[in-house]
Amino acid sequence: MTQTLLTIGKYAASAGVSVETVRFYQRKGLLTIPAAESGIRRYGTADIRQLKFIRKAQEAGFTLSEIKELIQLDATEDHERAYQLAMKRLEALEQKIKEMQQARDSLKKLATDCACAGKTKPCAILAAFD
Amino acid sequence: MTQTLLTIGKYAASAGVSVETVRFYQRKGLLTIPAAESGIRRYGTADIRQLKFIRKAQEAGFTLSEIKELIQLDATEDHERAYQLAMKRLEALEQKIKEMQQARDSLKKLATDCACAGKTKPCAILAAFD
DNA sequence: ATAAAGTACGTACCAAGGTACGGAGTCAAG
DNA sequence: CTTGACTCCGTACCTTGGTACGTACTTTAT
Repeated sequence: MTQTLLTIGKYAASAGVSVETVRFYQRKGLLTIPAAESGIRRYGTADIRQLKFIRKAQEAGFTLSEIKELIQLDATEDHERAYQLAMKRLEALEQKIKEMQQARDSLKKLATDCACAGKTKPCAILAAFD
Repeated sequence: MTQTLLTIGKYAASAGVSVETVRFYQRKGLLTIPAAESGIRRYGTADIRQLKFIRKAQEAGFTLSEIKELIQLDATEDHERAYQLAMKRLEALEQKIKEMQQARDSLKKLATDCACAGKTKPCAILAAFD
């Protein structure tokens, strides 16, 4: 069982984040800090898995504090709560998507209304907000 | 020409923002600061129009710094640039919407995969990120 | 005329998710 | 055995869009 033992630089690189980001996650309690032998910490497969978990959960739209909770649930195996969190995040995502679609539609309408050939005096884009 | 001359409180309320927000916009250069007579500033129809412009542009997804630029364009009547800004914002919106839809879909899949009755040992939501 | 309400201004603080910096220690290569 | 690259740690700073607070002044209502 020869573990992959990386220094923080390689470790961060393995997940495509910066060293500072790793340290930030550690401070936030999202990553456990391995014990150091003579001052330099080494990171193994479990650490890599955990860091990748964070990144993937982030891609799925979870905030860092939600991810922190998910990690804790992972330990206690509280499925119910994990499901709740996922649903809550899902709703928030749906809501945000709707808002952005509205913003997009109103902007699109403006752009076509304008048909800004540069001729007409009052620009629709600018005028539309008046 | 009896102008509507509001104090900052009524002015802010007329656009549904707080006094602090008005002052924040002033500091950011998004709102011009009217001259004060004996220490108290008064806000007229032009100011109201400008504040409402900001809010509407914000709803359309523009950032405050983009709005600042739009306001300046409003003065110079640079249609071209306004159109560019609108298009740039539109693209950014489309992009963001796509990302969020992906996040939503992957999360949705997780939630159904899980069907978390609390029975199966490894919770799909938690496992999926591993 | 005096108290309450509102205003002006500067400054500090908030969430989120990091980024940057400086000093001290450590490790590997030449 | 020294130089350079890397690490550890704390702290400060960044962006975006505001919010909150304290002090001094003015205006309004009673």
